[in-house]
Amino acid sequence: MSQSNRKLRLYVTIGQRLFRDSLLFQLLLHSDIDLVGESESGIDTLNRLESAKPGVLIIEENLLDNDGLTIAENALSMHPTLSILLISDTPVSASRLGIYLEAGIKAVVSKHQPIQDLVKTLFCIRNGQVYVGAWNKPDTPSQGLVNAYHALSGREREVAQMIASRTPIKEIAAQLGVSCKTVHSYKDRIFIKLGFERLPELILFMKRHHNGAAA
Amino acid sequence: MSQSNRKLRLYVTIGQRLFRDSLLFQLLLHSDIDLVGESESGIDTLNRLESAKPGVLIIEENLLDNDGLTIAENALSMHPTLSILLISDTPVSASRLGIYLEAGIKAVVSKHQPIQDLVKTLFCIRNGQVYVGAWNKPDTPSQGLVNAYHALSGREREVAQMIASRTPIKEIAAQLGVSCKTVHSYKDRIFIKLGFERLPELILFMKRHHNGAAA
DNA sequence: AATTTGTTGTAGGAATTTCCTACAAATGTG
DNA sequence: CACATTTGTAGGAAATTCCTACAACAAATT
Repeated sequence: MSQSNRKLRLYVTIGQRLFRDSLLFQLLLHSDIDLVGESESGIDTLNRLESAKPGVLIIEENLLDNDGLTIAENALSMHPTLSILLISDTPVSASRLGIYLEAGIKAVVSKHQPIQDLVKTLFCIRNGQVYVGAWNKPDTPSQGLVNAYHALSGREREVAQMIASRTPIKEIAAQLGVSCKTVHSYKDRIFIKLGFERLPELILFMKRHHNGAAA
Repeated sequence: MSQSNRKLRLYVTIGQRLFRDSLLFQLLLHSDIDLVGESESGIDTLNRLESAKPGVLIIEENLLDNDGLTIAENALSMHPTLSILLISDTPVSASRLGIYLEAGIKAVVSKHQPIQDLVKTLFCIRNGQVYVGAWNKPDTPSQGLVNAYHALSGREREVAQMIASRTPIKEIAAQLGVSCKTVHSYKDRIFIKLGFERLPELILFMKRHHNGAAA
């Protein structure tokens, strides 16, 4: 519980701009994330930590100028309360995970995990806890989500499918012979049940797991 | 002009799930993109192209099983009308670009370019044109965007700053002593002028280029 | 079997947001 | 100076989100 009502002050160190951009766009969707800095190099990160004062640092394992572990160690020696999430290129072995945890890193997420894992992990470590969630599952098919689908009722699935294929609400309402309001309610419930916030998540989810009637 | 009113049928081949997810979330925000398939390996892609029938294929230069160029060549030999956008790990040299173009690849975007470049390029090549936009600029500070900032008026900048730091509309209205409607109008205009669609883009933009008064 | 409890199909209200339009005052430009 | 554009301001309509309601049905419990 501690004192967790403050915003998550985040610093992101990722070498490739394209990757950093798309990740940041995702993360900044969450209103309680406050981006206090970003860089593409480890040295740069170390130099700016002092003034940026992040609570969490997301950093890649392999950077151009140095490896993430080294940077992490330096960062921690100066800011022992910093929570660090390391993004590894490959699933980490137990022994390597041990090394990381020993160094004070709070969590490791590999680039082969779904993005939800990263977000979830990020929020888990925000207050200093260590999180070793699904470190050993290389490419889990989105964990609980596949099950979550079964929580949808028949009608909800129909609507989910239509929404995911970008059928306008009006048309869905017309086709089902119900009011727009009703369709909105379905939409709400679907998003709640699946834990999504934005359309792309639903689209991708439906495509990946239940592409029932594609055209 | 040709026949461009159809949706862009997109296939994405990117090895790392985290990267693929975040890119897809971004791309699927555009309502005229229809994701017809995705895979993490080149071979898999080749096998599924036939049934997925994409118009554009985004593929990484370095895949685990094969390199993007080889896959691209195979894909093109079977589907000559396919537009391919290659994502390279590093800025491509002129000579290498030549090789790619010769092979029939329509565009190359490096991982060091901002994500907007990728999106822009994607829409440029959708109808078969070749696009060699900013291939030689490694880490351009978002091109025209920095200038676009100067298109904002003083008041608009004020509001942009507040919106980017997540001040609620109501509060902005209160602080400026105008109606919420007015603030919404500013918001609209800001987004139009900068060409953004979602809040994260504005947040990132303000942070990167004009972090005037941070707390 | 009867009662309680949870889920589903349906929709209304309020607040917020988006999109589009308007319009007078300020500014710029030929 | 006269015409064109931008800026500050806001209203209307439609869409969306968030929250609440409620009857019908299913499932579980006594």
